[in-house]
Amino acid sequence: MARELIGKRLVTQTGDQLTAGWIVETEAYLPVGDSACHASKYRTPRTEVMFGPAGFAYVYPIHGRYCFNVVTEQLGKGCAVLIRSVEPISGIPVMQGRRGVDDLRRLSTGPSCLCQAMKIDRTVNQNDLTTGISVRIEEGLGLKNATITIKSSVRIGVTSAKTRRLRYYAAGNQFVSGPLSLRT
DNA sequence: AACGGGATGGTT
DNA sequence: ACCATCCCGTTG
Repeated sequence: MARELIGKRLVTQTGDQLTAGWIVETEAYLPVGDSACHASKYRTPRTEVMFGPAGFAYVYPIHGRYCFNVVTEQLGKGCAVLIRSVEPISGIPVMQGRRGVDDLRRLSTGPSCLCQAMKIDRTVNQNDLTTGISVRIEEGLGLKNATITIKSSVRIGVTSAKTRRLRYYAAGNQFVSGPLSLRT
């Protein structure tokens, strides 16, 4: 699913402010054999949504910021995909205002930057992303567009299970985070 | 109640 | 390479 989500469109809508972006970078967090996955360690009120049905949002705070995940897999598994970066499509002035920067590359590259740009916070947690109005994921380029080459790497900033190659990205896309070696 | 660590990001 | 910053789960 982390691979499938590349090229899909993430949309948020609050009042008259609409923002959208192509998903270009994701990371998988697996329920079994992955100590970096929150659900592999604990089943607590915070992680409960990860054990619910797929297609719902798991938003959690870290370092005073937010990360946005899509719950995947079967009910009760505890699996999610972190959305790390999107390529801005629309609502760019809104994103620039929220981020306080103009540079497109710094708008929604990195998991917490995209949350700030698209106003994803704790209120988005547990939202249904397949039918949602305020936050939703729509069909996009998908894998039908042959011009997208998806590559994988180890996950960024992860200290446990660090050798697993569970990060996926659209190779060469300028809105992917990390050093050049992890973008090409 | 206190403590420690983390799926960050901006700056040096 | 450094560190501001803050929530959550654990420990006592």
